[in-house]
Amino acid sequence: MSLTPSQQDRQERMLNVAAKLASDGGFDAVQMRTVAADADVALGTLYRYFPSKEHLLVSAMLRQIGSLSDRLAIKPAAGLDAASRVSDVLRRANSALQRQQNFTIAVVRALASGDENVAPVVREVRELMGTIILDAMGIEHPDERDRLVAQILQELWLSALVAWISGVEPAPSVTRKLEDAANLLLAEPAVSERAS
Amino acid sequence: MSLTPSQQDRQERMLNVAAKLASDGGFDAVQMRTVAADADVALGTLYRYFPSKEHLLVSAMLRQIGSLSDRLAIKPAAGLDAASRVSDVLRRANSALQRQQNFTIAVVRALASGDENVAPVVREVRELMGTIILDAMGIEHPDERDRLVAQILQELWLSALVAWISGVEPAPSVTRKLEDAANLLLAEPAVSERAS
DNA sequence: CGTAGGATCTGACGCCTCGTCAGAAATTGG
DNA sequence: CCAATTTCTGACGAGGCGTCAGATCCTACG
Repeated sequence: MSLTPSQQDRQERMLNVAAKLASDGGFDAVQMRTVAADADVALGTLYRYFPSKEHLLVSAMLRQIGSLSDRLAIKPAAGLDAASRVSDVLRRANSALQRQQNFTIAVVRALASGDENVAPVVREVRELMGTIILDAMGIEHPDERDRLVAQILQELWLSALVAWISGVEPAPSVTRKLEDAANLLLAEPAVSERAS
Repeated sequence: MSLTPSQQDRQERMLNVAAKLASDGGFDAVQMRTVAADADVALGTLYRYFPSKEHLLVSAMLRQIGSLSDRLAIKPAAGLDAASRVSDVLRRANSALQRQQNFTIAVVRALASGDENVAPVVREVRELMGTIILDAMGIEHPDERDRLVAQILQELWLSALVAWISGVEPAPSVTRKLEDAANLLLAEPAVSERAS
């Protein structure tokens, strides 16, 4: 079930091409035939690895987030308190995406496709991002509330992307709003609190 | 620029048919030709009113939220504190949508299409929902923080819909999570607090 | 080293939809 | 009753997804 090196290679190529095409022209520019051709792979092979276009794009997103996660493992988020660390992480996550609006448009469209076959991959994306945020919060033994906050921030992140690519809000505004939310949710309770 | 009665009628018919078709078979079932035919309208007329399929579906959503808003004006959200009132409103908003999963799938797909021409309508949907939530919070003179909280909840609502239709989470789980978020964000500060 | 079984390639097929437009007919309002 | 819109009829243009059969190539294993 594991992939041989040459298969890993193929998969990489397909994902790279998909990302490249998406960056250039968004969802519609990612044509399965073109992906296959540019990745030097037969159309059938492409479909063997990624059963649908949505699947392919969400996988590309997953890889992107995975790479962010890797980079964070090396160089963790900077900041003295949880709020600023989380803001930092979100900023990093978004800056890459904002530089490639078309890629983001394509991916978000795939994420929101509602195709049940992609659900597992979508779930992976969300969980990974949730973990990244939870890590950035820097809590050793997170309780229920901490997990909830991390999830909320992850949801907000996704929703912010949607708002941005919908043209509802410009990128800077989205970034700022995420920071505000992080501050609100992660405000250092002034030493005494949480004693209910 | 305003619509004659017969035009209002047409528009209603088109939106009704679109909603019906979406409820039955989701995004793909809403075929512009079918909508036109079922609404007893020419294809060209449909496009005159709604420049694209996404536009049509988001408009249908806007109408749905509008109707929720109207109902809330008559019978406001019940609950003693802001958190429970907001939970109530969100529950009401979702129960309708959860009864028509396919409709929601179609609409969310349109909301996340990234088509810049629909942006204005998407913005209307978000703003209306934001207002509804802010109203439910029941604050006479909302300050910046209150507005932010309302916006966050609105974002979470949308994101929850996406999570649900993506099959990432089942409906009850989504509802519960929204309640948790509302409680977290609107927790009655135990009389003394907010004195920083 | 030879071979069986799976992976990949070639090339073509089937199927469906969105959005546009010109010209005729009907509606509306003055 | 006429002029200006709106709507209708009917057809056009353009494109893309996903599938499959049969040939070929690799890889792993005996």
